[in-house]
Amino acid sequence: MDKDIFTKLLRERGQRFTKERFVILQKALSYDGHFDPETLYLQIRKTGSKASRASVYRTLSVLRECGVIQQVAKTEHGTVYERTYGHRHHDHMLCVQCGDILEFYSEELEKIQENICKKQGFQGSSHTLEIRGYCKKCRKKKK
Amino acid sequence: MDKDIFTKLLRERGQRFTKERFVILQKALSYDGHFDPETLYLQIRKTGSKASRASVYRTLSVLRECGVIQQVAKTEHGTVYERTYGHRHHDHMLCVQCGDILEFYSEELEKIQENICKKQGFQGSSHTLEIRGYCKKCRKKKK
DNA sequence: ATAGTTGCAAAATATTTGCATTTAT
DNA sequence: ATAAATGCAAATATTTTGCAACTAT
Repeated sequence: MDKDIFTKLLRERGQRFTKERFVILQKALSYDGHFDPETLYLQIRKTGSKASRASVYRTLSVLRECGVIQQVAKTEHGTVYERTYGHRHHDHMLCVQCGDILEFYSEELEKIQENICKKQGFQGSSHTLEIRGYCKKCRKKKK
Repeated sequence: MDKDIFTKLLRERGQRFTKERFVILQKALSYDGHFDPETLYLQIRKTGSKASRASVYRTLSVLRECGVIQQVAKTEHGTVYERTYGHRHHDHMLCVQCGDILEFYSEELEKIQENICKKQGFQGSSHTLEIRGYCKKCRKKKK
């Protein structure tokens, strides 16, 4: 996302463009999959850019409110976010042991949901499906 | 769940029956819907029974491992659990206008999820599906 | 008798907040 | 000029843990 679009998004909400916010935005969008605040913060430090932990947390909230990212889950290792801006819909499997999150998408699943809604006269606009359990690795460890 | 069944469950795991664990079990099962550790703890105190916060956390872990309850989500207010023992599963439709929640169940949906898990080597133990949108009533009002 | 469990208080972890300083507009 | 954002350190909130005392088996 370029600087101008971001500035506009912020303006609409009476907020200001800052270097820190831009750095955080870019890092957040750079993740193809999932990320958490602490990892993002450490990576920003490593690349020499500057932004405090507090700003990371504050900016991630802003980005969520703008619809640029979304909260996927809270785990023992912190909140997991993912980019929504320019990404297509999918669902999640969450390993309750190691906190790993797998993405999946099923056209069939989507279709059935549409049908269920139709039957009930419900106009669905979005959904969240999270399957919890044990991933392949942790499943083996359990035995 | 009665004392004997619970004792047996614990025995199988080399664990002991205690008054504290029983109080916590009963309270956990008393919730029809969702609950969190802190609420459960405070309600136990209020009713005069005794069990420390530490025991609540420790016992909820045990109950989860026994499959009596399951972790539904982590939120800013703590971990949310729900009873699984003797309950049947369903999903939710949430009307974003009036806040109404409709429950539904689809065998088809369950089957497909099982298949998806199998393909990924994931051992699913539970899931949450929330469809958001407009219920019949609010849909009419919109027009 | 002994191995597991409890309660307490301290520690660990993730996140939020107050405030003085800096910065975008 | 001024209203908003920053960084820091302190505060919060939830959960975990070490340990001495207690208790189920």
